Amino acid sequence: MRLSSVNTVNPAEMSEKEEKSLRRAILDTARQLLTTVGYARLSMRNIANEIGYSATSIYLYFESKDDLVHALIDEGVDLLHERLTQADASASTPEARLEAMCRAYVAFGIERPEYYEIMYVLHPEYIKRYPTEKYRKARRNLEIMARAIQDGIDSDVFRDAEPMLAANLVWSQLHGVVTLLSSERVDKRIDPDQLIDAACQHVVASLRSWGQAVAEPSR
Amino acid sequence: MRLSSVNTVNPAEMSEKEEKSLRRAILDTARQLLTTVGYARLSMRNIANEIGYSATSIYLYFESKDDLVHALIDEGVDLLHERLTQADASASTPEARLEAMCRAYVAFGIERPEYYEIMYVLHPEYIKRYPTEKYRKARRNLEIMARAIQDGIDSDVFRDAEPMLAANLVWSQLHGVVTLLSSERVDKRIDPDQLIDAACQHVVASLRSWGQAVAEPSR
Amino acid sequence: MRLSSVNTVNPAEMSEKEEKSLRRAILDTARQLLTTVGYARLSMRNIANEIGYSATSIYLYFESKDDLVHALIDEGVDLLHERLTQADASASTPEARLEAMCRAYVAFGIERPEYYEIMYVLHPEYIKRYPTEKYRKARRNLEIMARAIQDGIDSDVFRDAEPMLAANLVWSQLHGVVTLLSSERVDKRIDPDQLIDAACQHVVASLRSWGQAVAEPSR
Amino acid sequence: MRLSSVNTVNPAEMSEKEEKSLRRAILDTARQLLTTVGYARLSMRNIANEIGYSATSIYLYFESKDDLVHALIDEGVDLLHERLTQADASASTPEARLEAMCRAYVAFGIERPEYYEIMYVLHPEYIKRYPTEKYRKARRNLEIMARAIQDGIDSDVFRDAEPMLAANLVWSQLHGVVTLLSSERVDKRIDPDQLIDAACQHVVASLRSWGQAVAEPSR
DNA sequence: GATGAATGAGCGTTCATTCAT
DNA sequence: AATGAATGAACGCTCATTCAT
Repeated sequence: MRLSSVNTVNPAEMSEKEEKSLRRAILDTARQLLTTVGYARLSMRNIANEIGYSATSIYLYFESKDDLVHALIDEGVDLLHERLTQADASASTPEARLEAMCRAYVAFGIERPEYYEIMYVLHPEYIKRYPTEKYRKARRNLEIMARAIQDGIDSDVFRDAEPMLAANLVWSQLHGVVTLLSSERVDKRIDPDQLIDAACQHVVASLRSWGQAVAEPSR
Repeated sequence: MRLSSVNTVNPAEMSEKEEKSLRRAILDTARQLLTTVGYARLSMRNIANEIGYSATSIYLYFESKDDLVHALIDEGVDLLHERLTQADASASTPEARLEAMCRAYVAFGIERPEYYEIMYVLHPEYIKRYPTEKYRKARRNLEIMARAIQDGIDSDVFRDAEPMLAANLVWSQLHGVVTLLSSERVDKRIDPDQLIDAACQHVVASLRSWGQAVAEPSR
Repeated sequence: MRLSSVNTVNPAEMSEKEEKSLRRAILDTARQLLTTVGYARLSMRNIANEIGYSATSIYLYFESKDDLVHALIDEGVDLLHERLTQADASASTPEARLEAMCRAYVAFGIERPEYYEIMYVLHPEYIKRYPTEKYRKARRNLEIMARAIQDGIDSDVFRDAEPMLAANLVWSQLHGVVTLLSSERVDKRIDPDQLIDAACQHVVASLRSWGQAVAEPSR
Repeated sequence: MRLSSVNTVNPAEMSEKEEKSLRRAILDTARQLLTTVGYARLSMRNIANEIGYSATSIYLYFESKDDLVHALIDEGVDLLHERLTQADASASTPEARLEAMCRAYVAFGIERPEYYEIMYVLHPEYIKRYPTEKYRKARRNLEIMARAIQDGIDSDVFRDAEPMLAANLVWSQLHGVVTLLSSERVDKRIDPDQLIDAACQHVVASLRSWGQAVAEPSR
C-alpha cells in the first residue's frame, strides 16, 4: 500500500504538494502521534502503520528512532527560531521586542506541544544524545532574547544585569507557564490566557530598572 | 531477608536503620532509578534487580506499578508540604514567608528531582490515574502559597490581585526554574544558584504593589 | 482478618452454623468463583482473598490446587448421586424412574454449573489426575441409570440392549443438552425448558422396545 | 525459513507441500497443542517453541491470541460445513440425509477434537469475543440440519415440530456423544463406534412421525 | 526505494507453591 | 492453625532493529 491510497496526515496538504517525500510524511506523522498518544507510545511501527508504509522504510530515512526524534527537535528549533525572529522584528523598543518574543515563545509551546515536549521536556538522559553541533543552534533561540535584553540594558530601560542570566530567567518563567499549562496541571478555574498574559508582563517588568519600573503605574 | 547481602540503595542509611522494610527499599530504589534512568525505563524488574529481589516480590507491597508510583507521588507531596509549611512558619511578613517558600520549593525540586519528576513532569495521561482524593492534598501545596499572598494583599504589601492566579504565576516561575535546571538544559556557564536567587526575588518583587515595589531601590 | 469479619460466601448460612470450618469456606468460595469467573481464573490467591485468609492457609487443608478441585468434584459426584437416588425412588415404573433421573441430571447440571464444569467439562488432561479410587464412585451415578434401564428391559418395557451402553447413550444426550445450554451456545430463540423437556422424553422413548416404538414404520 | 530444520508438526504433510507457510505452521501447531495439552496451556511461546520460531513471529500473522484462535474456529466451522454439505448431498431421503449428517458431525468431532474444542467447548466468556459476523456462518451448520428436518416434516416422514428446536435437539445429542468420548470420560468397556452408531440412529428415530413410531404401543 | 520476515529483550502481571515462624 | 515473605516460571504483548531481497 502506498501513501496516496491510505489515510494520510492531511489530505488537503497532500493534494497541494502531492509529491511530499516519505521523509516528510514520517516526520509529520511522528509529530501527530506525539500530540495524540505522547512520546511514550511513539513507536516506529506506529508511525509506519499510520502512513501505510512498512516500519523498515523509516530506516531508509532515519538511522534510528533517536535520529528521527532529533530531526524533529531540529524542526522545532527552527520553527521557534523563526517565530522569535519575527517577533523580534515586529517591534522597535527592547521592551516591546522582548514582550513580543515572550508571547511568541508561549504561543509556540501551546500550539505545538509535540515540538515543545521533545525539545524541552523529554528526560535529559535522552536529550544528551542530541548532537552537540545542534545544541548551538538551539541555544541561538535564547540568544535572540539575550540580545533584546542587552539592548534594553544599553539604553537604560532594563536594569543592569548579566544578559544571559536574565535571558535564562525569562526563559524559565515562560517554560514554567507552558509546561504547567500543557500538562494540564493548572486548575481549570484559572484562565490560561490570563496566566500567560500576567507571566509575559511580569517577565518584562522584572527586568526594568527599578527606578522606571514602578514609578509609572503610581502616576 | 537478603537485603543486607546485596547492593543496597544507600549503605549509609542502611546501617542507620538497618531494618528498613522491603517496601521502603522498593520506594527508595524506584526513586533512585527515576533520577538515573527516568520514568520511561523504570520497570518492576529494574527495581527488583537493583535490590536483589524478584520482581514478583514488589507485588507483595504494591498492587501495580501505578500504585507504586502513586505512593511515591504521595511521599513527594507530603515532603514538599512539610518544607513549605516550615518555610511559611520561618518568617513573619508575607513577603518573607513567600520568599522562604519559593526557596523551599526550588530546593525541593532540585534536591529531590525524582519526586519532582513524577509529581510535576510526568505525562498527564499518566497523572490522570492519580486518585482524585489525593489531588486535593496535592493542591494544598499551592494553597499555602496563596494564603501568604492573600495576607500580603490584605496588608497592602502585595498589589491587589486574584490570589490563586498569583499563586499559579509564582508556581509557574518556580516550576520553570526547577525543570530547566534539573533537565540540564541550562547552559553550564550559568550559575544555578544565581538563577534560583534571581527567580525567587523576582517572584516576590512581581507581587509587590507598584507603589512600594519600586520606591525602595531608588532610595 | 478472620472469616467472620469479611464478606463471606453466604452470611445467612454463616450465622446458622457459625463455626463453619475453613475447609468448608474454601470449597464454597472455590465453587462460587467457578461460577462467577470460571475455572481459568480460579486461583488460590483468588479464593484466599475472597474469604479473607492468606493463600498459604489453603495448603493446610488441601495439598494442591488439584487436590482442592478433586475435593470439589467429589462433592459434585455425591450431590448428583443424591439427586439421582431421590429421583429413582420417586417413581415406580422403570420408564418413570428413568425420566425422573434424566430431569434430575439436567437440573443438577443447570443449577450447579460449577460442579458440572469440573466434573464433566474440564480438559481430560486434568481429569486424568483424578484419583482412580474416586472414579469408581463417579461411575456409580451412571450405574443407577443403568439399573433402571435393566429393570425396564427385564419387564419388556425397554427394548433388549446392553444396559451400560444404553446408559451411556442416555448420559450423552443429557450431557449434550446441559453443556450446550450452560455454555450459552443455544440460540436465544430456543426455549431452554422446551429443549430439556424434549430431550428427556426422547431419551426414554428411544429405549422403548422396537416392537412398540419402531416396528410400525416398516409396515 | 528455518522451518525445515526443526521438529515440524507433521513431517509427512511437510514433505508433501514442502513450502507450507509459517502462518499455516502456526495454525497447525496450535491445533496440535490444543489436542495434546488443551486450551489452558496453549500459549504463544508454546506454539513458537514447537515450530522453532520466536513468539514474536506469531504476531506477524495474527494480531493476538484471540485472533489466532478465531482463525482456527473459522477453519473448523468451514471444515464442518463442508462435511455436512457433502453428507447432505450424499443421500436423497430426508431421513438418510439427516443420518449422514449426524455421522459426519460426530466423525468431525472425533477426528478433529482440536477444532471441536475451540468451536463448541471453550468457555463462553472466550467465545463471546468471536466476531458477530462469523457467528452467522457458524449457525449455518445447524441450519443445514434444520433444512433436512423441515423436508422430512413436509414429506410427513418426520413428525411435525419446530424444525429449529428439533435441530437443536439433534445437535445436543451429537454434541454429548462427541464431548464425552473425546474427553475420555466414557468407560473403556464401551465401544465408541457402537455408541456413535446408536446415537445416530436414535437421533433420526426420535424425529419420526408419532403415527409411525408410536402408534404401536397402543396396540 | 521499499519491503517481508524475523528476533531478542523487555514489559506488567498472575500463578501455584515453599518455607520459616 | 495460620501466616508473611518470597519466588521461578509463565503469560500476552510491544519495541527497535536487522537482514536478505
